[in-house]
Amino acid sequence: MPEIHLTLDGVPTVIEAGTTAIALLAKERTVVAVRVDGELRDLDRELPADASVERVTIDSPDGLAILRHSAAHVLAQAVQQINPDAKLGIGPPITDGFYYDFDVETPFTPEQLTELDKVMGRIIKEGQTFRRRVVTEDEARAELAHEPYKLELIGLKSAVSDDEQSVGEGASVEVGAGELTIYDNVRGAGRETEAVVWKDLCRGPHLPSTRLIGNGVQLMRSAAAYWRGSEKNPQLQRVYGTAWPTKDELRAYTERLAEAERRDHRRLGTELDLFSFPDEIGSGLAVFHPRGGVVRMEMEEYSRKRHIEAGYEFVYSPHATKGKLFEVSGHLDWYADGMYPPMQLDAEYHADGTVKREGQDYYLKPMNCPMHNLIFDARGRSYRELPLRLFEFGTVYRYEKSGVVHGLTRARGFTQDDAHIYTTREQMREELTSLLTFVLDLLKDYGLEDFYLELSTRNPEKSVGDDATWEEATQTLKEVAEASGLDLVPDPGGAAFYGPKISVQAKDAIGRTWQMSTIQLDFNLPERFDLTYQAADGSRQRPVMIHRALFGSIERFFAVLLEHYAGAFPAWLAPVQVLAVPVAEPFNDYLIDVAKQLKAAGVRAEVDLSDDRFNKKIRNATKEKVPFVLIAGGEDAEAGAVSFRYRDGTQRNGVPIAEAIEIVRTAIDTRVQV
RNA sequence: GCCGCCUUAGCUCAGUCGGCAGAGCGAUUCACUCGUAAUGAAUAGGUCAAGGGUUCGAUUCCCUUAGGCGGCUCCA
Repeated sequence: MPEIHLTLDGVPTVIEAGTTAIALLAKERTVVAVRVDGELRDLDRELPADASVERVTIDSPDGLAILRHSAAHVLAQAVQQINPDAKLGIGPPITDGFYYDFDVETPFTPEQLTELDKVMGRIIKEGQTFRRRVVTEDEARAELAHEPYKLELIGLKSAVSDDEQSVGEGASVEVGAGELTIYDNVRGAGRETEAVVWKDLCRGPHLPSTRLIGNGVQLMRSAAAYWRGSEKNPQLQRVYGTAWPTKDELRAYTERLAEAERRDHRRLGTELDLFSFPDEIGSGLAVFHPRGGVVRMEMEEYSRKRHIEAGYEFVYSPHATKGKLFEVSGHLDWYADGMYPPMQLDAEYHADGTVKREGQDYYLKPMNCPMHNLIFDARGRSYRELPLRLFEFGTVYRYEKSGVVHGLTRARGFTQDDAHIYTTREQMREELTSLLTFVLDLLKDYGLEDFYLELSTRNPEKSVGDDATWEEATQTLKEVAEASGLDLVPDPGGAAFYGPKISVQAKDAIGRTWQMSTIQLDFNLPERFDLTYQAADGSRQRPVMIHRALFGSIERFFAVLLEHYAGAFPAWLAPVQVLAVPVAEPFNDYLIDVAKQLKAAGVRAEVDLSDDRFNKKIRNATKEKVPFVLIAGGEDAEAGAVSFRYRDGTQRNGVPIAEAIEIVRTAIDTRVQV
């Protein structure tokens, strides 16, 4: 056998021609695939000469994707074993897991998922081999004649190239670029009894054996999903699963899910008596209770203060308006579906049914910008007034489809901390730069630290304005975003209809990312509203508009902070900042006096005067997640002191009252977590 | 909007194979109360989401509507 040269993870290596990766790396059990000249390949393929070969281990991002995709194949095999009539859709890996779509007569039941888990376990234990086979299009069509969705994918592959967007999300794992391949699942490979028990159209690669999937796999749920992601297509039944290299990692993952559930703002909102969604009001419309009201008020007050310092002026506008305003703005052309239907007012009819007086359509406002434009346009504006920064906590109403309403994060009525900045083109770049800094600084004050940016660009089918204008706006935003030094992720087609946007994405305490602030650059609405200002040379000029919301919506930001802090707000936001707990009833008066002094210092302090026993009071205070529990009994009272108990159970005993007030006051003023 | 599941006391949930319903926590009252996560007892609290149908009888079975949950699609 002739020898060939290649590099293995950069190390020059000589092997016999025809050697497979699995032969070369036989002892390295964690290697599940190789990357050959940048392309992922199965281990059982022969290594070519002069190639650059890299190991792909099961715990690497590529390795995990291969594990999960292989698990999806096992799921599909299990489904067809139980129900041979199930037609296959696609089965890609996703974050933390995988899914597979099936066309079945009846949706999966929880019992069936349990059964599928068992069947998958058997397939995994059998140690079936995934065997790659190159086929021609005609061969594939013949073999998969009974799989209509696979045939459609084959057709798409020949029609278009490897274009993820046109094929549908996830579909590229099935067909992909280059050769068309089918993977056979082989039982007893290499033995006389070997048999192909299942096969699927797939680009691969896969694990060498189902055994490597091990016991870190678990089906999670089933749900409907549109074929190839379009509402116009039939719905398939999707089964979601998760898969990890080890059982311990699976356990850690399910624990992460449980932690997210404990932090769910809808649950904490009820537990901590912060807000609710009364059915009587309607879906997606919240009321804030006194405790939630305190948090919200503090959030707003601090924001207000910072905006005043930054040169914003405060305006107010009504919640409803005549339809004409939204014709001018373009909302009725582009977003009527997202608006509450009109209220028809003032129409009068003659007895014969003919119109005596034309009615008026009034709409709840889905956005504040048209109102602010009217404020700008209320009188002539001079270049000396620009940038003019109009700010409002503006409540808007959007008719979200019933299936998407979700607590405070996706509501039908919510309040934006909305500002519209009118600038000259010359000022625009500098304004955007300082705005981005302002936004990030303020988010940090609320306790979020980890950010990246997203640049949403034009969707040609849903936008107004000409190409050159969009290009200039997009380019400007891009440069400002890049200058911030944060990561910038493209979001093609994600822009609003009037202009491109930068959005600030923030990571919370358990690593989830949330879209927070948006900054949108808009040359179009000033045009539609015919907004002008008088320039230094006496000419009339068109201002540029910057739309920005920092929290996005206050309700949503409230929910994000609630989940970020798991309900344990820093003292400045906490509904109750100090709860005083007497060791026994005789010390009630002593603590009432301490609380009075705290209140005089502007601290939200309460005394637990209930007839619960001491330990029960401690327990209640802990469950309420109060930042400072102040305790006093005989020892403290005699010394004119109090004892601190913090949320983590640590204590600081015998603190003089004046010092205790100082400690609490400082924690509030510096907005630190305690 | 689409698919599936769900809706029983303020909260979390049992239960009724069709015969007018239960627990724990919470609330109220009484007694008890001395150092860091649950003192005890009693009491109140429900048209079993709403409407219609089947039935001698419906909280239970069927239909419709409204809410909720998980996805999909959407998210100005």
